[in-house]
Amino acid sequence: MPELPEVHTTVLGLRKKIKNLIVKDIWTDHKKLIKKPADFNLFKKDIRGRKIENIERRGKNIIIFLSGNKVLWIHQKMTGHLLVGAWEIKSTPVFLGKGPLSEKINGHIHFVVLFSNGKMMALSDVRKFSKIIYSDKKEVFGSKELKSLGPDALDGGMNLSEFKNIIKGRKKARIKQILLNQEAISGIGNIYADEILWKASVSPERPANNIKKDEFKKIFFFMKSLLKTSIGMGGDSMSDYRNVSGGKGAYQNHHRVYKRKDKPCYRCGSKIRRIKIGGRSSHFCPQCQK
DNA sequence: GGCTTTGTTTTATA
DNA sequence: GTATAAAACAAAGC
Repeated sequence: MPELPEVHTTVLGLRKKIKNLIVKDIWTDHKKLIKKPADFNLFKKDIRGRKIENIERRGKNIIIFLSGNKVLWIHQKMTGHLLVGAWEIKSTPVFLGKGPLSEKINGHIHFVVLFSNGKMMALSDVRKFSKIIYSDKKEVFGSKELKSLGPDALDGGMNLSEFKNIIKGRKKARIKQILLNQEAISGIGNIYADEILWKASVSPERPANNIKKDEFKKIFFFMKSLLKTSIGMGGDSMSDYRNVSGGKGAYQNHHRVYKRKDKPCYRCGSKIRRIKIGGRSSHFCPQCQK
């Protein structure tokens, strides 16, 4: 579940490893991942020879800038993650046959970008929910999805009162759902939403118009600190997430509530409960989260 | 083989 | 139109 800290870690890794490289070719065995352009051969033709100029994060989205104002936009959704390596290629010209790589990195590589220096960036995704779009910079940033993203959870420009206004503007919705709503605040997913609310001692079911001043403060503060802490640990690899070198993050070892149903609360010892909010599993302590 | 999983989009409802 | 909830969708592991 790549959320803000995982996507952030990936972006830092990509900057280190693929910035300034020239695209030589691309490969896929699952064209459904690629939402644009519709024609894979066009995609291939157009991206060949372009240089990776920079990589940025927008919420949970990875934006790779290429020369000539082109952009490769990747959303890893649930189980996607990007790997960078110099694996051996089966055959040249590249990407003939079933898969592009002679050694098996893992069984779930569905998209590969090969660079002129022999390195590769591979998208691994068991569930194949990831989304890839290749288009003009203007079109990508003009898209509804990116334009309607709320301020980044780690946006230094967002102060407490702005945060409060965003939440309060959604009156009746439950706080957990607002934290998960990318149009309100961007970057938070199911794991961090549960963890932030536990830290703040606020129930995930609490309606937005019922949250007190000091609780806003706590949610705001712990949102920032938890996300930063996780970035410092290289993200959360409880599920499929890996960094670009294939290594695990460590945040999964520090969960206070997520996936801890019926285990004792670290604060008060009560049993952690799991309920569904908006169809998502939500973990919380019924005793000390009010 | 039905249930679960998440992030996002789409549809329905008040 | 707005706010919110529910359902749908992507695919595969168990």
